[in-house]
Parts: sequence; structure tokens; C-alpha cells
Amino acid sequence: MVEAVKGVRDILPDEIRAWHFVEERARDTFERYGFREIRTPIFESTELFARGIGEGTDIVAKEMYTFPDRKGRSLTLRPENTAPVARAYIEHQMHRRSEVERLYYLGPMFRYERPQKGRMRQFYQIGVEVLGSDHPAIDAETLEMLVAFLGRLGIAPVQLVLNSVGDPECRPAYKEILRRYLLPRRESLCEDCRRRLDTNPLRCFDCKVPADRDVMAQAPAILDHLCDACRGHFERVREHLDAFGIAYTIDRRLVRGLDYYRRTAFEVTAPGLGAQNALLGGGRYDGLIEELGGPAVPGFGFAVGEDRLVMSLPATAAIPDDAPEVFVVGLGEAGVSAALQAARRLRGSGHRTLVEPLPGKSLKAQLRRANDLRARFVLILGEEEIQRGVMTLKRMSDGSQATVRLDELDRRLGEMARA
RNA sequence: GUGAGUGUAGCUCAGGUGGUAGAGCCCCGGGUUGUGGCCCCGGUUGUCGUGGGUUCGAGUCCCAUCACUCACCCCA
Repeated sequence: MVEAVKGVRDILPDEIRAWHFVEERARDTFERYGFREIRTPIFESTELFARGIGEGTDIVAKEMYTFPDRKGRSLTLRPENTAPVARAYIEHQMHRRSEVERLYYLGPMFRYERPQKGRMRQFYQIGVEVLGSDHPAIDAETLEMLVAFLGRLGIAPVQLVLNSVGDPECRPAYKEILRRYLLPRRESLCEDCRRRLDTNPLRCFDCKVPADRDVMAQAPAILDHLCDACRGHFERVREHLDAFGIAYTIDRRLVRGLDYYRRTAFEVTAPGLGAQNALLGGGRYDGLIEELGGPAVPGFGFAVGEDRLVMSLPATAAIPDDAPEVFVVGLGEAGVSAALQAARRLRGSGHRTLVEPLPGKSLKAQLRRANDLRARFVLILGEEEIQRGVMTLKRMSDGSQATVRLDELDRRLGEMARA
């Protein structure tokens, strides 16, 4: 038997309801804030990610699904969507249409990693990007929207962790300070961190080796070495968040794995996700558009892991029911024909109606089926009803039933639903 | 890429020291020749992940292999 390949999975109808719930709340929330959806291809030129995310990042170095197409061009299944959105923004000259563009997206991403709880090779992200303003109000308002979104899913309160990672003005100098702190301690660091020391010492903050964590706890933090502009930006973001009454913690060790982040960086973690507890992450990326050959347009955004979001939904989440309103039973072939007609009429007036052509099944079996489907009503069309030109409408909650004609079906259904 | 754990019915799992497989749920039928849920009765479902080895005999022991899960790494 051919099975799904490693790291991908099917989302079956029982589970998809939660996904629709999340996606509908996302669209509704984001659109309230003026965001509009953008859909980009799920594969792009490999070069886009190499340049956008950064050659040295783990994503680019070892986690991309890269393959040649039939003409030998190197393509990559998108591992994230900020670079593709930036590419589309540039390609369509969107900065000429409006100064600030607010975009959201949702869809599958792909990373070649060993699967584990909360981490699939094909996973889904819901994200937003604000292009065109570096005002701290953008950071704060987008974070406020994020908190509102999670709140509307019933995932609250969340732990919002914030930091500033500086910009090209202050980060190089800070990196040097950090390096000078770490070099004398090099021998006590783990193998990974010694390598990071040469490539990107900031990533040592991510290390989970206890001894290294102790070393890093004493390390100079970039927060104390921001340039005036970055410090001012960070302070203004915090002021706005405080004005919103949004709780957050500052984590001086928070660094992000993508090269393009500047100034504001944040993430939200959630319990119950196992070791992969990051629910979402994001930040400011003021240099990315320019890096990709576009105008000097600043950006801010975040991406939520939809799989992890669904896992984090509380049992009380208001996920809409998918049960049919009316289950139509036709007994015998004549009954099935009549059932089809009745069902068509019900659907025409907006009722979720299911009719299954099982003329040989006993009424008992069909009622059991209706009960399993949690149908609110059953409409029965058997020999008796067809002879008399009527049908039997049964309310499943209490078993009460009435004899109705086709032309009054709608009205009687409404009455019984209210009673 | 590294490590650990687990693979028995559609699902969740039992199967001391080797003697050719079970339960619950689900599904189907009946108890009511046209009335669901609860209850009762009956029934269907297995290359015991795969390949090899030891043995008179392997779900059980050994080796290999594959898959899945969790963790490391990293991230959503």
C-alpha cells in the first residue's frame, strides 16, 4: 500500500472543522484591521530564500526542499512566506499604490526536518506583513491584533515575549562586544556554540545546554547596547503596548533564527505543545525589501503555526457544528425519489440537508444513522406518506413528529425548531 | 544528522517462564413486518510491521530492516 510520505499527514473531516474555525477567525480579525489576503506560489526560485532568509541560517543551510525543474532551474518549496510576500510586493510595485500595505496569508510551508510533536515537514502558517512604515505604532498595533486574534480563539492569556535585536547601526558593534565576552570562555562552550561564535554569536543565546545557559545569562545583552534610534523605537513600542494594557515580558536572550530581523523581535509560547512550544514568532524587517532588490521599505510581521494553534485550542472553543439539520429518509425507490425532491427544496431555503440513497435499509437503521450524524430533524418518506402525498417530520431531540405537506415543509420545520 | 521508545482487528490496547490469537469501542443484523439514543442477543474484521535465524513448534527468543512516536538540533 502506498502511504503518505514522512512528515506529512492528512487532515480528516473531523479535524478540519477546527482548522476552518481558526482560519475564519483569522480572516475576520485581520480584515477588521485593514489587512487583505495575498496568495503567493508554494514554490519559488531557490535564490529568493537564500538571499531573503540568509545563507547561514539553519533553514537555508539544511532544511529546504530544493529540487531542479525540467529545465534545470533550482526551485524550493517555501519554508516561510515573508520572503515570497516581499518578492510579490516588489514585483508588483505595490509601494506605488499605497504608502502602507497590510497583507495576510495562510497556507502550507515546507521544511525538511525530522518530524516530531508539533513539527511536520509540511506545516501551515497564518501570517501578516505590514509594509511601508517603521513607526513603532505599527509594531504595537499588530501585536495588539495578534493578542485579539488569540483571544477570539479562546487561547488566552498568552505569554508574549519581546526583545529588540538592534539594527545595522548598533548590532555589529554589539556582536563584537559579545564575541569579546565569549572568546575567553570558548573552551567551556558546547561544540555548537563554538561554531556559532564564529558565524553568528547571537545564536548562542538559543543554546539549551545548562552550562552554556549560565555563561549566556552573564553575557552582555544587546538591549544594553542599542543605538539611540533602536532604543527609542523599543521604548515607544512598549509605551503603546502598556497603553493597550497588553502584558508581555522582556527576554534579553530572545534572538530569532532568520537573518532579516531588526529591532523588534517577539514570540509567543504555549503549554501542551511538547518541546516545540513556539506558537508564533515575528518581528521587524526593515532591510528585507531593499535586500531583495526593492525600494527601501520597512516591514513588520509575524507567522503563527496553524498546526500548533489547532493543538492549543481549548476544549471549549466555539467550533461550529457540522451536523446536518435535516436527514431525509426515503423508503423504497419511490421514497428515494421523493426524498431527493424534498431535500432539494430544503437546501433551496438554506437548510443543511442530507439524503442517502439507502432504500433497502430499514427505517430503524436509517434513524440510527441520522442519530449518529446528530441530525436535528429526520424527514421520513415511506409508502404511507407517498400514498397520502405527505411526509413525516421528526424532531430528534424529543422524538415528536408531525405530518406535513411539501409546500408547508419550511414553515413547519421553523415552528418545530423554535418550539 | 544523533539518541530513546513503540509496532497485534478500522480505533485503543491485552497476550508470565515459546504450544499456530483476545477484549473494549466501531460496524452490521435482530429483540419492535415503519421509529434513533439506553439495554440485551448474535455476527464480521488479523500476511501478529517486514525479512531472516534458533526451535519439533515463534506474537513471544536472536539479528537485520522499515515505519511511527518522542527528544536533541532548529523553528511555526
